[in-house]
Amino acid sequence: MATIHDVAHRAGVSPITVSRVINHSGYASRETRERVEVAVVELGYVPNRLARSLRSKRTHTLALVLTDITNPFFTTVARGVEDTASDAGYTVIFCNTDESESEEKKYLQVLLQQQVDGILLVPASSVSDSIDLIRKQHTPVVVLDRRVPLQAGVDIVRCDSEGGAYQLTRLLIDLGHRHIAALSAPLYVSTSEDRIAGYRRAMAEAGLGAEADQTFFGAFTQASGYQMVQQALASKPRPTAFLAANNLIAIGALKAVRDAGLRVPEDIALVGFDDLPTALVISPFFTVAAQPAYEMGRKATQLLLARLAGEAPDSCQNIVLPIEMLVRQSSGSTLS
Amino acid sequence: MATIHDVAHRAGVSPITVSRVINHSGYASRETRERVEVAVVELGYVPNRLARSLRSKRTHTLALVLTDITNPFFTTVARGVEDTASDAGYTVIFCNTDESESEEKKYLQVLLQQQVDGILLVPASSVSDSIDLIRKQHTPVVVLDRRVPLQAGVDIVRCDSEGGAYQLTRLLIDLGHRHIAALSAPLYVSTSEDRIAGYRRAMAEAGLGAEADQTFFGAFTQASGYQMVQQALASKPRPTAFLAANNLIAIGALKAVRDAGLRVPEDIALVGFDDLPTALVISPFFTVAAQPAYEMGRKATQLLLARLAGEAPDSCQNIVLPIEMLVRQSSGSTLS
DNA sequence: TTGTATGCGTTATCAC
DNA sequence: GTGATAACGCATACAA
Repeated sequence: MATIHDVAHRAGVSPITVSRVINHSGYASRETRERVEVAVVELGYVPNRLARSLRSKRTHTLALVLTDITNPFFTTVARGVEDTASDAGYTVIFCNTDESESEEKKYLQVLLQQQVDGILLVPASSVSDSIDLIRKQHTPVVVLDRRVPLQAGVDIVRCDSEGGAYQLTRLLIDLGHRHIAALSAPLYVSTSEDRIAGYRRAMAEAGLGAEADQTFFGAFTQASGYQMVQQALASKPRPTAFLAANNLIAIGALKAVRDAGLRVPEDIALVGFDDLPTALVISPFFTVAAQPAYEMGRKATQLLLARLAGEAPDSCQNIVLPIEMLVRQSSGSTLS
Repeated sequence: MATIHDVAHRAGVSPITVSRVINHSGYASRETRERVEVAVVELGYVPNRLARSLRSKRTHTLALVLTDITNPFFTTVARGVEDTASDAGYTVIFCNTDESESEEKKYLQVLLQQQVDGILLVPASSVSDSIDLIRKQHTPVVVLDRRVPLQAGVDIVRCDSEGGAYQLTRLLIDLGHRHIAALSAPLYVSTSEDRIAGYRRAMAEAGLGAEADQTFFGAFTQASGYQMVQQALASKPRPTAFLAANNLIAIGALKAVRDAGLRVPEDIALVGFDDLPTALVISPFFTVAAQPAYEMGRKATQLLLARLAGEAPDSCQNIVLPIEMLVRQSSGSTLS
């Protein structure tokens, strides 16, 4: 555990000279530089970033707070974040909140104490308490995937959930479906809210008003998708199509439909949000509104790094990335 | 950005007293405690862990260095690690090496500088350079998923790859297969080495010697699995069964088989390592030797934390968790 | 080109 | 019970 003093002593120079050589800052004669470098190697000196950070007020650490890294969408986001951060010399701490606001706050408290330089947050709810917590410490935040109130005054990188849901619903309507059920998570998550809004807009436009609205509010999990479909299949009129608010719900929905002895898409059409990574899929089946997960992680991190460097625009950014409609088998063809 | 001094000033006490109140260490009269607590709230004081860590030499941060968080096996491991670490008050930094030793070393250097308390490492190779690097700083390491030489003197948490591969191969042999190809990653990764060893042991036992051995060395990716199967199908004798060394290879293999106009399991049997998370799968199809990914992450982290607490046994642990054989459709039934 | 003094925010040590 | 002092390891400001 050699310190900069030990190196300085061995090289016969002062600590600050060692610091300059190591950080390539300031001047140092070739001879001095070499003596220092030799001493560094001989002692196996590893600079202590803690001490450096305490002085410089920069930890070169970002935090990624999301709901569940196990969801392939977020896994891919995380990879995008880590790649981008790493290229810029930053390390990334990750935290799973499981959609719990209290967990989220606990994590944020610790992260702020750790003096992370910036935070990427997938907020568990649209309430901006957590954001306020972070802003109080003047720590830059970029919100990922979900909206928070504009007055929170924070950068956001997300996709057009409303538009995507609208397109998916339109697709089903155009295929002849009239009884379309939406399988969603609670409305206090903005992606739920927006996707339901898009669904309802498409339904209303098609003259399928409130009486045709069949929305279920569960959670972003396979189990919840399964349950919601069980309920939906028992309701009247029985839906002929499902819109799943995310990938896991879609998988649960497909299972439930099949377990009920029905086929997708022949008996029931099924569309959803978030494509599964191509590396995990043998033959793509789901018709989805695909969000560019990796790109979202990348863009959000780039924005955060720009903020840290003071290179971002003054006004807070609200970046909405395009959704890609991937029409595959699960939506079926025209309803007979 | 109030400091402990500001709080002390406001509460009319000394900084050290504030420290004691905050950390619930040492004595403080109820009255003093209350005055401090009020001041903390009023000033929105957030303790600086950097400074604390500099003194205490504990950062309460672990690092998880793996090859690719995008692989669902590692995603689940990561979740196990984070859950366990978080429960114990630790945060986790994660890094993707993409099987590159040089990336691995770059990361480790940074992590050591950051003074992480411990490291969980899925080593890119069996060479123990990286381990030596870490040990030099007296930072505890637990190696995950893969072996490293025993003389590295390091804790390991992994599964019985050799045994799993043996069982999978035996299964195929018992089903009547004689031409079984193994689809692997390079031998300098211990899981490859072990799985090939298990495959060869089963083959040899069945009197299928070196001449029957068909091993392909690619990478742990879907693309590589696809390519290896393309090659294998062109070789003579054409294999009637494949053993994939991991989940992604298996998926690529299945794709290649189907693209070649063949069916699994009717024309070709296929077995592999690592189950896909149930949340992602609609109807499980692959016969696999399943490793308890979450449990591996959990156990490894527990061991690491025990080391940090000085509660682990002196000798380095070599924990081998059991593999679960999940026989499903892809292995087919007795060869006709 | 190199060195000295000092401070970052906290806590260990020892004193009162 | 509480406080003064120093130290953790490094880098900034200024001086030489």
